[in-house]
Amino acid sequence: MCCRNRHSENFFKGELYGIKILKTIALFSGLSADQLETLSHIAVRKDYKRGEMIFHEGDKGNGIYIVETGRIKVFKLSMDGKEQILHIYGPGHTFGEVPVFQGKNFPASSMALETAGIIFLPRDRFVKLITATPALGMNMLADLSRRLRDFTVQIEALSLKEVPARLAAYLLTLSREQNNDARVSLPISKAQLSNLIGTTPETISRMFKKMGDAGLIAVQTRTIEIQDKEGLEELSESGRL
Amino acid sequence: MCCRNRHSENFFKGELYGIKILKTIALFSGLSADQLETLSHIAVRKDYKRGEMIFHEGDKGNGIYIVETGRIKVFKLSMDGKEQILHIYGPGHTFGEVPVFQGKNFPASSMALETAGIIFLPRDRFVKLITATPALGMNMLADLSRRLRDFTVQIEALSLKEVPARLAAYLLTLSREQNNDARVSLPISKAQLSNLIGTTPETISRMFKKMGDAGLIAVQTRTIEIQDKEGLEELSESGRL
DNA sequence: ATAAAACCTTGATCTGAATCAAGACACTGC
DNA sequence: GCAGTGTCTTGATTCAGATCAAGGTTTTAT
Repeated sequence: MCCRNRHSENFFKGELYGIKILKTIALFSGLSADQLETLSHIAVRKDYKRGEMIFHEGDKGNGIYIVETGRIKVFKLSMDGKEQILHIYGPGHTFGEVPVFQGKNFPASSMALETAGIIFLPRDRFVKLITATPALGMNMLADLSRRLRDFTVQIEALSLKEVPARLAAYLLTLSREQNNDARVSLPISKAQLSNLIGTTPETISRMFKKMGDAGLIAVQTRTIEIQDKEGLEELSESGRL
Repeated sequence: MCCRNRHSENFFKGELYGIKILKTIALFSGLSADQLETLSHIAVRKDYKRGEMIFHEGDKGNGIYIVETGRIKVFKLSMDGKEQILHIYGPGHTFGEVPVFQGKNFPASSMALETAGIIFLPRDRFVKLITATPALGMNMLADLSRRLRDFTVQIEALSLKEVPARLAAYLLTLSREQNNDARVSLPISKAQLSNLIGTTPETISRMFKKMGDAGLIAVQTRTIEIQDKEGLEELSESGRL
């Protein structure tokens, strides 16, 4: 019913716009203009509202997702409702690939953390394109490898480090990402943060306080001033508070 | 100096032997005889003794490893010597791929758990082969995807489940792997087991006892009789003991 | 601007599992 | 068959962090 309309929208605007976006995504670096155009033809875009589910653990996965705008989380829920966040992704990141290459279904769920624009590439056509484009395949291998590396770090943190060390490590990661040694701004609520590093809001609150008392940081609502980077690094490696 | 000799060995024996092994490995399923022969030419084999390191976290990774015989572990060590086992792999499994596709170095270390024969495929030539062989690339993507899935399960277990649930889940996994609903044999020492599920030998010991008292299992040194599979499943999902 | 809802902090208490300590068991090679 | 070494069990104690409870603050939507 709406097809005529959507098509004409795509014709001039959607398509070219798509290429411009796709070009900025690491996964597609090194692809020719032709290949990008092919991609832009198979891409579908959708908006999600804050809190809206993108997919559920156990759903059949039928394509890969790319964050264009906004931020999303990928997470697991336990039987009794506790949450562990696996990733938080912003513009340019891809997610949901596991079932594309492995069959089966999503091992985790995904939700928009704020209003988000998501690009979707349907499985069959994407797989065909990868088979025909070695560079894209290699990019994808690199991408999955990076994720495996990230997971080993996360597992190490959860099982070998205590909460203060994990929190310190997270602040240092933010500082690196934001290119700012002096202060970082928390991209997520403290409740989300607690799920990301595997603890509770109460504990986060207490740790921030302790780290403040120890002269490592100063917390102003959503901004954290780093007063002793060395100290934070030491804490993140093995330290107690 | 030894080249003449090795070459003549390979000519009739080494090569064919290599192909026969490579053929049984999931990663290489669907490859033509030609492609397998190419692989067999770039493969190098090495034996490791129990306890011998295969690579260290931080080393430059310059190829992929395949277990031919024996069993190996991939693990992380914390600053203060605590260990978290990430994987235990037997014949046919590949490991050490992350740096091959991502550059950088090994995110974890690897050690032989018993006498083990390991096949090594040097990076450059393996990457070239993948680029030229879409089926191999797709197999590799599937392999990495499976590992990502395994990691999400491991992270969920570590952060959302308690020790009894993790232990129950591990026993059920073993039962599935060994195709035996009635009894499983532990493939590793209880000390290694404790590192695999992220706890200590003392705690493992106590939990086995509790699970015995609850009528779920009966432990005989290295063999565990499963007396109440339903109960184990319930415990693995969310249960307390 | 204001009400409602989310989010955050703080204190008191509880608990799962680590740690410390010491014995028992069970595989090695001699 | 026995000493010796590594592996496992058991008990006592400690501790990090979860949970419960309640008040305070910021954000969001109307």
